[in-house]
Amino acid sequence: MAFTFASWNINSIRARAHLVQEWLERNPSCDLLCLQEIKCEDHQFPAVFAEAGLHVATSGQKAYNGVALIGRRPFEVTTHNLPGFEHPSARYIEAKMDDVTIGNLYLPNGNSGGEEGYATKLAFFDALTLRARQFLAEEREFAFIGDYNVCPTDEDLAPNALSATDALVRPQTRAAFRRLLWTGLTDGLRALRPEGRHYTFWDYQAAAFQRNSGLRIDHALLSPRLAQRLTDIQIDRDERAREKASDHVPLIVTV
DNA sequence: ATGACGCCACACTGGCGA
Repeated sequence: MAFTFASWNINSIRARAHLVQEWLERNPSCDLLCLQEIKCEDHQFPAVFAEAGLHVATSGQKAYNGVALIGRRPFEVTTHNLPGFEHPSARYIEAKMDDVTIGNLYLPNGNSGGEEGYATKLAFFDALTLRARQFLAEEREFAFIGDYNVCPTDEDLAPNALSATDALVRPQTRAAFRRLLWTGLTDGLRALRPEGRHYTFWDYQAAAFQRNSGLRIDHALLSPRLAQRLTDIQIDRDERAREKASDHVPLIVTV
């Protein structure tokens, strides 16, 4: 039985609810959509999705961050925050659909707030890595999907798109990503496309999309059993060309 | 190529985050 789930940093759900509605109509096989940067409180999340019979769960806050799940089938929310990550920002929501646990995450960017802001990014990685170890010990079938704000290798960004000191590419950031990956997870995109540049984000500035000056920072990390089931992974690049587009595009995983 | 975007508030412009 095929299961399809997707990640999309939407950069304000209230500004782009229509884009999500249209995307869901064009992608009827997507069972669960994981959104990041909804930029609103729970009660402000657009009602159109629930009204259309979809299942919705949110972990929101005022103005910044915020994550949400939109399902075609019911799911059970297992937590509204990442255990062990004490910072008061809405960056994680996790649910079980059928027998698969999906952790939907929005990792701190790490370029603001000085060294303290960067430390928050590493703290999120530490907590997520602990949760991965716990799930692996339970032999649970799971995926951690979302905006990691990390370009794992030099092949995951356009040449000169970022400075070497940017928090998205710092060696310490990449080491934290590898520590998580090397607990035994699989980077879904690289499992099926081991080479080449495949971006999920293009900055609004400096005509980045037109120049294809992008980054691969949205990732789906899969548990061993889920990785074995992986049949397809797509980056919906066309979404970036739409009017009023988010700066990120959907990443779609089929197992 | 620094030419954008969305949010909020001491609000109609500027600061912040990304």
